[in-house]
Amino acid sequence: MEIVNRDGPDALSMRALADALESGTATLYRHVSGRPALEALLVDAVFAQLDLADDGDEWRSRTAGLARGMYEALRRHPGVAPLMLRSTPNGPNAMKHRERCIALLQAEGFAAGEAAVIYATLAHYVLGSTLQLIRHDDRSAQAFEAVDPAAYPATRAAAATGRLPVAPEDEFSYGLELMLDGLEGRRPTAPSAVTAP
Amino acid sequence: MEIVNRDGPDALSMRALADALESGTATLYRHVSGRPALEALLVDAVFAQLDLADDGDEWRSRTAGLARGMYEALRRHPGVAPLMLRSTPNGPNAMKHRERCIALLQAEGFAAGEAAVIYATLAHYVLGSTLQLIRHDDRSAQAFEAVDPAAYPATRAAAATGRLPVAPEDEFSYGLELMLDGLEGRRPTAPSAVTAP
DNA sequence: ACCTGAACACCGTTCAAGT
DNA sequence: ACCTGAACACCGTTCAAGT
Repeated sequence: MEIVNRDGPDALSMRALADALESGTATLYRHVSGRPALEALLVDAVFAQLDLADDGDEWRSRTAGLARGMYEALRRHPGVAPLMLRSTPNGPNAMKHRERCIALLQAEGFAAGEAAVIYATLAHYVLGSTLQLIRHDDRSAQAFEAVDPAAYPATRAAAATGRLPVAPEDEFSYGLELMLDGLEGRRPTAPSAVTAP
Repeated sequence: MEIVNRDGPDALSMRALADALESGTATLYRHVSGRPALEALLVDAVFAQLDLADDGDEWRSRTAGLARGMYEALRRHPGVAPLMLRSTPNGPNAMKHRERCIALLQAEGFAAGEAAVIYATLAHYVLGSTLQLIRHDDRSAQAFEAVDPAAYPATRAAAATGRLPVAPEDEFSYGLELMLDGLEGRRPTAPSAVTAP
């Protein structure tokens, strides 16, 4: 994880890891079956950092909090985000996170299947948002300022407001609010278990 | 592009391309500055396939159409999606697509800066949705069926509906509708240029 | 029984040597 | 002037040989 955080996901090689551990590459294969298994361990280590506590707020801030929590965790380890693309995360911590989120949505009154779709949608949205945090060569700010106003008037107008390229956090928050607005309209009325005294 | 579509993005190596062209790797460097430039060409080739025609419908179906068009294009070339992560697409066709979309949103009454944020949000959502189309090892269907019902009741209930793992198209459509619902509430009233006779 | 140097088959990129 | 074989410094993975 230190290597990925410091030098990015491409810098994580079996050789680099072996060197950091003052060992040889062959020795690593005694502890992990190969690079894919190593990457899965890193992914699940990020899920382990997520706070699954129920803040007891109303559903919207709770749902937003879970999505934001995942976003912040991946923001602290941006090099891990690309590793989440290789396979569906299925480590113990990822399983717990999914279970927690789907259970909350079901308790909110969403049908089991729809809860799964909502979780997948939000999780993939968070992932998509964090993936852009490690763009290899972002010189795009200058590129947008230098754009030809005649050929690209709308692009230029947006760049002139200083909002293009779009700041990652702004975009994430904006899209999350859009989705929560959309969910608001789909939310079943008055669900959940009764907490009686 | 044939190599990427047939064998996936990892199969695209300078050697594989040189072989397919019955040439040598060194010769490729006379036509392209390196692998990153080659990847950028593939990305822009996908943007070139997008239909920018104005269907003249109302804003919601037009916006949905543009997003769906990008989704379908990437679905036809799923191996290209991961290549869009390396850098902000800035080829001529990507520039035209962004200009078109931002202009439509501005014509709809959104401020220049907000239009850019909306475009970035939708574009990244589309990308995030297409990225999962080439998961290396999707055995997750069986994995979800075999999940322990005691430990993961909500996950199990969702899997039992046959909706987990979530079908990519279902998830894309669901999230897109959520975002369009959200945009509906933020849309400025009565904008656009006048088309007088 | 546990560990590992050295090899194998790859990769992107470069450059001296060919035509 | 244009092309390219062969090399360089990497990579993930394996296995015979060491202790």
